[in-house]
Amino acid sequence: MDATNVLKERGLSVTSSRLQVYEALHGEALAFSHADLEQKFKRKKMDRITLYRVLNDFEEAGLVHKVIDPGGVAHFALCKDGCLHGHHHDHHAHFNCQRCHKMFCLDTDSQLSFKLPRGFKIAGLNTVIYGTCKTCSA
Amino acid sequence: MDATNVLKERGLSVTSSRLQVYEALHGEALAFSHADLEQKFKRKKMDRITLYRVLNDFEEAGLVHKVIDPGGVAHFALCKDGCLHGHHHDHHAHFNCQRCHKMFCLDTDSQLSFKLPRGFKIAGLNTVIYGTCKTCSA
DNA sequence: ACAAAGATACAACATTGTTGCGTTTAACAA
DNA sequence: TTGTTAAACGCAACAATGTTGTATCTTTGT
Ligand SMILES: [Mn+2]
Ligand SMILES: [Mn+2]
Ligand SMILES: [Zn+2]
Ligand SMILES: [Zn+2]
Repeated sequence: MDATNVLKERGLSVTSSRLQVYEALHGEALAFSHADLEQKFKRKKMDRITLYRVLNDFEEAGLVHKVIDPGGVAHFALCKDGCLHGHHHDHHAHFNCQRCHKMFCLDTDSQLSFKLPRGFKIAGLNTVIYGTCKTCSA
Repeated sequence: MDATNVLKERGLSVTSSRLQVYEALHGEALAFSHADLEQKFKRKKMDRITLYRVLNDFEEAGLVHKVIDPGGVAHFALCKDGCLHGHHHDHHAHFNCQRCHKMFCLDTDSQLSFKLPRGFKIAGLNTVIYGTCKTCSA
C-alpha cells in the first residue's frame, strides 16, 4: 500500500510533512531519532516542532513505535505488525550500538518473557540491549 | 558494612554528599530519579550538579546502576550483587508505574534471555516494563 | 599540620521535548 | 469547483534534563 493510503487508513490527513516522515521510515530496519530524521530532511526544510508532532501522531495512530536509548533519547520505527490506535504490540527488543549509535529493531531474533509480581499490569515495554553491532565489532 | 567503608572499598573518598546519597538509596527496592532525590534532600541543600556527579561516580564505581524510564529520565538504584568498577552485571528488568511513577527493580522475578544476531556484542541492557503497579491497580 | 589531589558550588550552556497561537492547508460538502 | 471548517503548520517562548568550566573548599596521606 502506498503512503497516502496508509495514512488515510489510520484516519490521518495526508500532508506533505507526514508523507516525508513516512517515506523516511519506510523499509528501514533501524529506529531513528529526531536528530537523525532532521539530518535526512536537511534539504527539505522540515520544521522541528512539526516533526515532533508528526511522530507523536504516528505513534498514537499505531503507525510507529518509540524506543528510548540509554542516553534518554527517543527513536522511532514503523510498526511491522498490526498495531492500532492506542494498542501497540511490538514487544520486541532493540540493539543500540555504542559506536555507530544505530538502533536496531530485533523483531525476529529476540524472545521476551517476563514474570511480573502479582497485581502488576503491563501496558508496554522498552527493551534496549547496548554494545557493539556486527559491523563495529569487526 | 557501613556507608563510609562501602565508599572506601570502591576507592571513593568519603564526603558528606556521597554519604547522603548512599544513605538515600540504601535499603530501597526502587530506583530514584534526580528529581526524586532532590526532593528527599530538600532540607539539606544538596547541590544539583554535585548530585549528578556523585551518581555518575557511583555508577562508574559499580555502586549503583542507572535505568532510563519511558520518558527518557534516568533513575538510580544501588547494585545488589557484586558489581565492580566498569563491570556491571545487574541484568534485571524494571517496572515503571504510569500512575505513581515509581521505578521498581525486579531483581528476583524477571528472567531475561536474548538471542542476538551473530556478531553483536552485548555490554548491558535497559529493560523497563511499564503499566500499573499493584497498589495503583487495586 | 601541610601539601596535593579531588570534590563541591555556581554560572553558563547544550539538547531534548512541550505549549500557545496566528497562519496556512487539507477535507468535505454544496 | 468553490467555500467552509477543522486540522496541521511554523514560529516563538518555555521547561526539563543533563554537561562543562572554574574558582573554592575538603579530604587524604604524609
Ligand atoms: Mn522496534
Ligand atoms: Mn535495578
Ligand atoms: Zn555499530
Ligand atoms: Zn503505581
